[in-house]
Amino acid sequence: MEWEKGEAIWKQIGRHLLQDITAGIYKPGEKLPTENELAKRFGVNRHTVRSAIAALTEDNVMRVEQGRGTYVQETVLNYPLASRTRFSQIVSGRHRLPDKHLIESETETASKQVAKQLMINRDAKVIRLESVSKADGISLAYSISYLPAARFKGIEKVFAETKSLTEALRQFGLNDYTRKNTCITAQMPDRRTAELLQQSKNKPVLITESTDIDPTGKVIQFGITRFASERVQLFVENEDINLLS
Amino acid sequence: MEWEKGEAIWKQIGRHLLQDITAGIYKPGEKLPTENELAKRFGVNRHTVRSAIAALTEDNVMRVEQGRGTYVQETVLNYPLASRTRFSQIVSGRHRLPDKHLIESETETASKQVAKQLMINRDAKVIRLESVSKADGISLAYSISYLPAARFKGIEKVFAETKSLTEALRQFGLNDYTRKNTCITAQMPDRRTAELLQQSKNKPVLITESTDIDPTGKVIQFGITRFASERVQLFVENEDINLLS
DNA sequence: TAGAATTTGTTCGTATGTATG
DNA sequence: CCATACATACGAACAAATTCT
Repeated sequence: MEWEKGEAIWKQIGRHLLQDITAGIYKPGEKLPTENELAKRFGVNRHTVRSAIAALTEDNVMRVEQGRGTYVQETVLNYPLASRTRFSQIVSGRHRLPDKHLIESETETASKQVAKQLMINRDAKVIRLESVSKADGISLAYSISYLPAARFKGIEKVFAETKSLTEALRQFGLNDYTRKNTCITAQMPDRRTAELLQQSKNKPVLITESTDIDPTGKVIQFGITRFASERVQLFVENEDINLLS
Repeated sequence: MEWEKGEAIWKQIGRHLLQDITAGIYKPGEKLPTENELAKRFGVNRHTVRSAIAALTEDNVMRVEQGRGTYVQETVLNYPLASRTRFSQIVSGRHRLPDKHLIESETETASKQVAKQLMINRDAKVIRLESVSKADGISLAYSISYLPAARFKGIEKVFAETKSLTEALRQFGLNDYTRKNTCITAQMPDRRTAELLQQSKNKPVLITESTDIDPTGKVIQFGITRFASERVQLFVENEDINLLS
């Protein structure tokens, strides 16, 4: 490797690595060669490579994990927690191909928690829908939805076909619904969740618990969604009521 | 142990355990005796104890971890992500004693990320404030705040005294400020973070990145806060614009 | 589960080139 | 020309985290 004079070697190395990434030689999430390997390949000291990596890390192009290696940063999906968040719109807005696949559905009696959230009786029936949301074939979220069976009997079939909760609800005469609130926690994934999200068992999942209401204010859905924390970040925009005061 | 007739024994055991917890015999986060131990103590079969535990788990009073044991569920603090969230108000509203302790402060040149968030030049100076928020002596959050040094020179001294960012800002003539947006991710804690949060290294932290603005819309603070995910959950209330339509 | 090997993180020291006054 | 400061580059050793055997 030969270096241009007048520009720091680490900057040239950084540009070289960036080109390799944009060219797809190193893909998002993939491991880069070790620092020693890169140093040997470029014929420079390890420190020099580290300078280049540090700059690219600062630019959020790559990510370094001690003891593991250096990885190409996955482009995270920014998931807004607004009142009308729709999965398919968010993903396709990023020019990515959305897919929400139903993996399980069951009609069962409501647990205490579900009954409370849906504001129905403890012994009422609910439909449980489990689905995995993907973008470009990469798992982003694993959702469990509960809907009152009395109102939405058979919705699992429509959901399985349309692969969209919004569309399924529309076919039940519900043209609009909004998010009422969202509660956010973080946990380590169990085995099943890690598998469904195609995620390391050592990385946490972001969990949201949320309820949706129809235009009359009636609760229509309670959902628990587990997001792959490597690939999704949640976003809250606080509307500026301040301008009025 | 003697049992009342007419009520299931597991319910009586459940009430007994609940009383022990509220009486403080078992404290939040503590490990309960093993199921076998409890069964012997109550003079019943292990399955009977398990029924009681299952009910209390459903009520979110305790939590069972396979292979580990049964633990008293930590009472989680519900942290609203509204535009005027103030730590001290949230905690004292729960009748808990808030404390926000400054652990480090430094004036430094802005990193690329900080400069972008604060909308200042890359070479401008910023004040970095690191603090740990506690309630009743229990760590809840570890925050790093960046403020433009040009506007808030010396604010670290005021903050150290008043232990409140709101109050410190007020002394700089800023009577009101609001949260603009919040970005939420989850990560495993590094050693320092785990220590500051008095948290297991194997449990994730909830991370929020947020910016605050003054009434004129100028960015005054960029903050990264790490919450102990065992003890805090975030909460978003979606105001119902729907009623208008 | 214990230890070796791998990989990144940190801190020394040394040397060179460049800009500034 | 000199003194100083700063960024760059290399080398060696050790610490810390992770993975593999």
